[in-house]
Amino acid sequence: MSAAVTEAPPLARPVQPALLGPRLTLLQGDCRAALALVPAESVDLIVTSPPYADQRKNTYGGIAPDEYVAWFLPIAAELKRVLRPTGSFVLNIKERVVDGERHTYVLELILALRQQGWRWTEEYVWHKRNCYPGKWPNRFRDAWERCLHFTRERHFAMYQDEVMVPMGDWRHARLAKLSATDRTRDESKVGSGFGKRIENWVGRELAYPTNVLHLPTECSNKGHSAAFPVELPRWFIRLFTRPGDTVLDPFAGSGTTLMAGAALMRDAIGIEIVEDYCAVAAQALGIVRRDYPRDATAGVIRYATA
Amino acid sequence: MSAAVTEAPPLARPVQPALLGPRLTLLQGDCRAALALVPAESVDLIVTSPPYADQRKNTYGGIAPDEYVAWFLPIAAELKRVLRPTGSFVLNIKERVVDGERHTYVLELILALRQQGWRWTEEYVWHKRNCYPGKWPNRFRDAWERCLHFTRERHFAMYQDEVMVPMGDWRHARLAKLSATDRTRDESKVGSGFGKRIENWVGRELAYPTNVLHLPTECSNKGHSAAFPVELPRWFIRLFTRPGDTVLDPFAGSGTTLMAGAALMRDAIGIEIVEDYCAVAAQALGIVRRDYPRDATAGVIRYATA
DNA sequence: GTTCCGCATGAATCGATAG
DNA sequence: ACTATCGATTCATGCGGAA
Repeated sequence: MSAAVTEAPPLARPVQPALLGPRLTLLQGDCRAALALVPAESVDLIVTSPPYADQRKNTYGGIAPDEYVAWFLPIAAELKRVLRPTGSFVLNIKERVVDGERHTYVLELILALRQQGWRWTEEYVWHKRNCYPGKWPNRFRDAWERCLHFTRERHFAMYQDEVMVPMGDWRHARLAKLSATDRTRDESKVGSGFGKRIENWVGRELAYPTNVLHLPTECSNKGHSAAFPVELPRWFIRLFTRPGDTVLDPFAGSGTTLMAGAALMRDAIGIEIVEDYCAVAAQALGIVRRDYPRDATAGVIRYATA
Repeated sequence: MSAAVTEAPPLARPVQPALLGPRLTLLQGDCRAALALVPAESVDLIVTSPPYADQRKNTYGGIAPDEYVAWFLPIAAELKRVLRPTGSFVLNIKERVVDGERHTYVLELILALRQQGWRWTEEYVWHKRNCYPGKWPNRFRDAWERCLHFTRERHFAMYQDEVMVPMGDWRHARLAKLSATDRTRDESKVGSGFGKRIENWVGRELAYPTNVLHLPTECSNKGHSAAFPVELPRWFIRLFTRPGDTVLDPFAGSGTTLMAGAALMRDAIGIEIVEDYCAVAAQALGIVRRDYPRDATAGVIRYATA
């Protein structure tokens, strides 16, 4: 057999989108080793939610807050390499409480990423309508997370028209008669139309959204547990890419980002170290295991479309 | 006349609230000079929205983003001195965009304040329901600001019951009949250790809020561009103080914090350098000019209740 | 069909206690 | 003193089945 037979196809599609549908790739293995297989400047958008410091010890190793920046920086360097100059990097993260106060590792990460050459273009807020319950003497429930938007260049690809929302009644009538306490409550209907089909809005006046996203967390009942709801990557994918572009999630988990990308006809690459998550994600995505010499050398197992 | 006649009364009320109503003081002058007149550990809550970097250069002379931390730190040191150990410091701020990306001075300020001995206890989000219109090629409208919560000690005063909100309608159906799992501690699969005891919620009408505040911006022209809505200081004043306590706003502007404090029967101290703002605020608060030698020495003009 | 209802579950944090 | 473990605390959502 010839060498070409055993060679893995390029992870990024070299030409315009095929009629066959999006190309999906899931690499099971260490993040940095797997990223080494991704060609330079081949990705249009990175959307990911890395393991938060010390947060998922049972599934991932757990990274101590004080070591978080040092752990993340080499990965970010690889992400910078594979991202196209006009691409975007959306990092969903939230610092945890340590010793009664918010730890500063996320702030330090932002500063360190800028040192690495990233531009901290924007910080979107994901408002979690149904956040964790709980009561503590010194704080309320944490109902928001950061979606940090980094870019390589000042000018980057952004398709604002793709995420417009109806200017419905929320702007005018409805808030006037609410009580003061009601007004402090969640008026989250404002942006909850993000996930609805655009056809429903035909004939209505559209407006651009803001940098605050109102999305509920997905709690079970869907067969998998995801870090963020599928609407989150979906929104950023529509905003920062076009069909045929390539999306990357280096901490793919159960594959939420890849599913959003596939449904939107974007090529998608995922990396996940936990075998069980990969199996579930591959199953849901309808992709199968492919063995190539170079993957084995990198200690990576590949699942991909035919 | 005796010396006692010309001596200014103490800015913080030494005893329990008088029946006469809250004591209001507005000091027109430089922030640091005026703060020197405030006794140590006499303030229960500081709520303020300082001049944003370079944004109101007409009125405040403008602080360049790169100099913001150095400008703010000496003031913060004074704030730490006047705040009671159990008190809170709420800083409403948002970094501006410089050269197409978010400037990092707010992040650096948080780190610097921690170096100064402050604890970064929490970051509340003020979601601005009706934010400014506008469109830019690389970002959406900015609909949120930070309300950074700093404390001196790990344990501080917090009156959570004062800001409770109505529970969602789900409770009507949910709590009518308890299921078997409702009575037992229910372990989460992820091992978060989260369990619930729904029995405790029966008959409950109110729930605790989250760390996301949904408040409209006040568009009324008060001649003060960066003013926050009165609901914002009002919420934090109810949360972190009791009637008779003392609230301080070192950048009082048009006096929003003082009005909120007065209406809630808290003593309030404001500092504002712009003469026109002071005049408007004093008028609205119903306080009058008082001349004392020590104020004149500090270069400060005092407005106060009788 | 539509509405209602039952129910499982999710990036948590604090204080006390034990080693 | 310093770390590890354990019990206690509390909402909102979407799915699926029943009415």
